[in-house]
Amino acid sequence: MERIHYNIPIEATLEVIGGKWKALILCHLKSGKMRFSELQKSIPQITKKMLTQQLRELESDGIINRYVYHQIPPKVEYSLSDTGESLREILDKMCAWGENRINNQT
Amino acid sequence: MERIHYNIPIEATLEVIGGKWKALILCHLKSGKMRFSELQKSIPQITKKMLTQQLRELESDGIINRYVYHQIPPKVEYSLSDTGESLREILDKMCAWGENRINNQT
DNA sequence: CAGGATCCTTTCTGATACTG
DNA sequence: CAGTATCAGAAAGGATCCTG
Repeated sequence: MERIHYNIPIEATLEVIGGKWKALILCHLKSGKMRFSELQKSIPQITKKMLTQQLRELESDGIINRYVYHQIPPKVEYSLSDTGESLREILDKMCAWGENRINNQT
Repeated sequence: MERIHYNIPIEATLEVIGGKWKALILCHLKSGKMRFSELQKSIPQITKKMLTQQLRELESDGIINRYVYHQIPPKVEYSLSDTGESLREILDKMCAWGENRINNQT
């Protein structure tokens, strides 16, 4: 296994939650498990393809869990893993900061 | 002035510090003002062009200040603005999380 | 419902050369 | 030193169609 070198630790964080969608997805999952279609509704700008892709990456980075109910029609639920939970504080603060910025806009 | 609508406040945050470079740049500026060339040295993967572009955007979003010393050769210093300072907690936590992740890697 | 596959467009990034 | 300008390639994103 190759050990990646980072000049500064935030790079390791950005590798996991960086990009256009990941923090947003995680922010929605903060409130509990969600189905694929619920995520889609909550983030109308994202396409299925992108959502699938981002969820796969988050899963393989160990940030979220994926539960598949083997039924027809299929049902898949996503939720924060323990590692994902450890991001909660950051996500909360990012949300709070954004809220503040929106309200203080002139 | 158009008021942008966000489905969830973190979008406003991501608009400002999202992307590949911005959080990283801000993380470096946490420790104090830096010159353009110092930033370049600290973030060797970024090109001049990208650095310039990202700094311009951060400036126009009111996150950083840009001081130009009118001398030859030129000298330009960047630092967190007050608004930028309000991101410090988030940046610190992102760094801490990354550090943790690096150390807990098997 | 939750996707996978394909094709296509757009945006982002980087390399290089040049400038006040 | 701190940029700009130009060009080309890579990556991201979207539309559409298909499937268990």
